[in-house]
Amino acid sequence: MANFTKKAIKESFVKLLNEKPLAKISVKDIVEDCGINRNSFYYHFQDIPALLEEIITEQAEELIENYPEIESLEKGVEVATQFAIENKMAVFHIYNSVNRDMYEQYTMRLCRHVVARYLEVAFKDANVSREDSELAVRLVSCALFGLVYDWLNSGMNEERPADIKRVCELCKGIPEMIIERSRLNN
Amino acid sequence: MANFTKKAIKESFVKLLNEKPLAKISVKDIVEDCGINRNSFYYHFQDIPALLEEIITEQAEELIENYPEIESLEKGVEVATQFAIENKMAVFHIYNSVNRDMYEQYTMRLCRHVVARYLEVAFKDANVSREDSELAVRLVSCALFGLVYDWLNSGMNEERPADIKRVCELCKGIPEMIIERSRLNN
DNA sequence: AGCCTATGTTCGATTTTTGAACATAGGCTT
DNA sequence: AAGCCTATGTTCAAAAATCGAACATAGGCT
Repeated sequence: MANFTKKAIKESFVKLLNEKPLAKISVKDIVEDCGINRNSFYYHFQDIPALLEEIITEQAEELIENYPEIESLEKGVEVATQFAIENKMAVFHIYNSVNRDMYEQYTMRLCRHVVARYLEVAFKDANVSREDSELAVRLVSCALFGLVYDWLNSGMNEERPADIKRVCELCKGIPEMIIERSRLNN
Repeated sequence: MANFTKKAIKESFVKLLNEKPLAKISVKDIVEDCGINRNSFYYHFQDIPALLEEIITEQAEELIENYPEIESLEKGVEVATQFAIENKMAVFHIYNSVNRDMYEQYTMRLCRHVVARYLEVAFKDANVSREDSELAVRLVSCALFGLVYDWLNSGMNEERPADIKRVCELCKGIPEMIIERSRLNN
């Protein structure tokens, strides 16, 4: 099944997202933009947040696919910020929309994906528990989230945040810290 | 009904047409390119010629829509040749394909559309019979066809055929000739 | 308070897509 | 020339997707 309708819904949504804030986009807008029945929207997605969620996940996966060489935290940060830059307008509109949670979902989820991919490598031979691994993902993704958040707040003027390097240095220590702590517990 | 599948089939076909000659394009190629079931192709189109036919008609209509000011034969020739230029690769591949009829269909049909549109204006107040009108369409479209044919044979090097003006002059006399002949018969 | 618009849900009818099977035709190989 | 292989075109029924209509609800605006 090719599901061109579902694809068209996503394309219309992203298109509208680059025209106006998320809060101003209605289901009606979307279905009118791609010329389908309103019920066809609800057939594919529960609501707009679900649609957004799927797009985020997809874009993150796609981003990761295009960077199969992610094997360092620096690379992870780079990929995450590059994604934010490329989707500047969409991120910006979501950030400006009424429901701030949306924005957090958007960036956080991306960071989680990228960071998780990195940590797969970092923890490959370390023999760490699932709990410790998840803690590391939370810590690092929160750090990245803070970085992007500040960058957005500063007006996104610089093509790439100047303090990326410093954040990388800080994050780099986290997995090692987790591994060390794990050793002490065993 | 939005019919995204039908649209995707056309897009895949045009895409393939710009990659290889028509004769080398199979239904399998098309359905694989857009990831649908082979039967879905046959649901929308009888076969590849029918698909081609629909695309030709559509593109011609669209072309005419974008030139609502067609009111002279010069304009008609210009539109026809511009279409051929813009679809250079597709026309070229069709022209080179085994079944030469395909090529003729392609260009002729376009010419007929544009010329018919022009003649609507030319014969508006002339009170000519349907037979005479159709004769005029045949004459003028054959002239245009010859022009494009030669242009293709010459290697399509010039951005626009140099002798357009001369062909226009020749064609311009045809409707008047028809009208005059019609007067004599009545 | 009343109006208006968007949401989300239900329903059944209709259209579209799919997979599998089959017969056929043409190209290629040996 | 016979056999193999692939693409064609057709059929059938199951499954999936789309549609239009109706309804109750919630929130914004006057």
